[in-house]
Amino acid sequence: MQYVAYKAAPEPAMSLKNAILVLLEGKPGTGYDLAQRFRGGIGQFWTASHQQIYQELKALGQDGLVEFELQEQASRPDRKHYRITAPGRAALKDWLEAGWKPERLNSAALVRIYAAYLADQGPVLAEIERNLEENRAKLDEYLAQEASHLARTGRTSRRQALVYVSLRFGIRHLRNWLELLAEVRALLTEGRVPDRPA
Amino acid sequence: MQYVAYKAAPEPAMSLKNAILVLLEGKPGTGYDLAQRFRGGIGQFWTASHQQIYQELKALGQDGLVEFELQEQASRPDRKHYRITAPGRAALKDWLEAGWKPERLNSAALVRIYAAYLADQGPVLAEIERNLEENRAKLDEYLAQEASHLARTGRTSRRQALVYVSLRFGIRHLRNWLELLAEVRALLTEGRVPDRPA
DNA sequence: GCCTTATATGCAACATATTGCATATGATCC
DNA sequence: GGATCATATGCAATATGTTGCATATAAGGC
Repeated sequence: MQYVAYKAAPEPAMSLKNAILVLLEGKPGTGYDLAQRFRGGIGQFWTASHQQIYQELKALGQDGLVEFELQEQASRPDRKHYRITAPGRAALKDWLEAGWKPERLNSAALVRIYAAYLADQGPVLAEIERNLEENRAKLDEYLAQEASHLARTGRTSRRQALVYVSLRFGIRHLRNWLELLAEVRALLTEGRVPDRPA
Repeated sequence: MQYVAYKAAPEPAMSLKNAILVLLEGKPGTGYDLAQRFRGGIGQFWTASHQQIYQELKALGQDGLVEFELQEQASRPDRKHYRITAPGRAALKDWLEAGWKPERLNSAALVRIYAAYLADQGPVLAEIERNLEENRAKLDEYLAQEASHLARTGRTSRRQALVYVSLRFGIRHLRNWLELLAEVRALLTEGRVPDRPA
């Protein structure tokens, strides 16, 4: 007789399913609504196309973690108004308390930068400029959100505090990208290499 | 008759295929070798299991972008020694010069933190501690690499410079994580919320 | 009038990633 | 003596994500 060591339940990641549960926990809504909401807030950390959202809502429904009410509309398509169920809340809580798997950064842009010495500078520099612009614009948005948080008076709920701390991560993340892009640009155009530790 | 606007070639991302080409461009090797190399350097930005690497090598071979030489070994399994081909280099160059698609951060850990107000603190704090440890250790590694880069004398090649600038990004990225984790811990244990901009 | 955007949901094909399993030998750990 | 690790490659099933397309109405821009 052999004793086999305990093997942690493998369980798939299910991040999108649970990100959806988080959103529905905050406020019920349609798949369409969720797609919108995935552009701000939690969308910093997880995004999804509407196609994927509809699929996952269907799967979540089959598992009884969400339920919907069909709302017929005259001059617009009918809507399915979803809300989280009690088992849904329990499943979400379990997922939130589960162990974190190692994360992968997986950025194609970083691979391209890392190997830029194998490419012509022109197109690479063009992408760098474009991304500098984009990231600067996004940073401004985040900074405005931060300002409006800091301007708020009165007690901050745990939820608000976590949202704010996450926002700070996003702000620093964008700044990190901007710094990288500036350094790569300086390197490609002027051959300048940073000589002091990051 | 209708004229349809030019539609950019959709082309799938193919990041792993091209990350493999980058590695083979640097030095030929077996799938096993590549799996090892994906742990340092470019592995910061793209990782893959050995199963996936073998699959992609097969696909790359069918497209003629890599080729291999079978090396029979007596007391070890036979090896396929891969190298990049001329068409492979051309394809890699094209990919490196192509436009960057918008990137998704997609971090399950960040989703969990964002929604931590719905969970018991215990397990979340345990994961935070574990990750603080892990990230601190990884940061030390990266800092050692940086030190050895800065200690180097003589001219720095473009390639070395890009690797270094990428490393700097990785260092700042880890510091950003450490700061987030510290802030979340302070929030959950002491209710402390940062009161100054990030 | 035509094109685009917003509202609202969804199928199908394909691409990519994860998990479990299979095979085979030699070395090292306990 | 058995377990684990390193070497070396791979199949199969499942999970997740992307891309293209389909449908239907109303509002607004040119």
